[in-house]
Amino acid sequence: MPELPEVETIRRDLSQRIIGKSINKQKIKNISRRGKLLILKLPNKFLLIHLGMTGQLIYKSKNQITVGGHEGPDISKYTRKRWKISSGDLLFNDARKFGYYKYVKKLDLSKYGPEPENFSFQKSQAKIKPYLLNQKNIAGIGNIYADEILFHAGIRPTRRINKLSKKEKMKIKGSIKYILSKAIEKRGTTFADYRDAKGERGNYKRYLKVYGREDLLCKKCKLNNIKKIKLAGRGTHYCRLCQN
DNA sequence: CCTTGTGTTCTCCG
DNA sequence: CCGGAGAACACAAG
Repeated sequence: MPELPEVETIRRDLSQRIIGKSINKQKIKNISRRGKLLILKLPNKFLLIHLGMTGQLIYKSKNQITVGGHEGPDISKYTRKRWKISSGDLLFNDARKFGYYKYVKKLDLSKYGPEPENFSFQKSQAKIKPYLLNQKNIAGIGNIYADEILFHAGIRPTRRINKLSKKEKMKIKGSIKYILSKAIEKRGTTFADYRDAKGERGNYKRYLKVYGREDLLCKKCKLNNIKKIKLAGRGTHYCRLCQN
């Protein structure tokens, strides 16, 4: 599921390859990101792309496109949009159709909270995991990295913000930066659908410590199996010994 | 049945 | 009674 590290990986790849090129006869001025939203700046409008749960955004230089199935990263029945770029093609694939693209004249990013580097805790009684998933509180974290961040911080996902000590909040802030930057370094996590702008998988999956590891031995304490619960409707993984 | 990002609706509480 | 926070639900489709 494309979260901040995956979208940032795509942003960087695309920046290198299509800035200055033309899309719909308009030059791409730059490519930025807000949370999980990609923003292509054109001369008099913006192209916004959100990948949702299964979206892929793949750039192929001329004559590099191949036809594949849903594993195949190029053109398939899940290709929802094919933009002609002056030097190739930009493909938007999305099997489950949670993603979208749209053109806007004005950017309205008011529904997004701060990027992780500017994050600070607000007063809240919410549980920490749903709090981190709420894009108004902090932009870019999804289900995988929320679990990984809280494991790294040693905090249970069910803890309430107002019950966290100063020290615990500091720890969480550190873990947010640490986990997200590591994941960017490894070009994101591919669980099933995620591909980078070249159609390749991310490499962070093998560094996951809790997500997708239900009933497997905790990699830290090596004493306890990872527990999976449902929290705010989301699968939530943690270690009962390592997280308090 | 499960999965999740986001938007909407519901409920509770001060 | 109102406003807002937070929880619950709805959506899609493999």
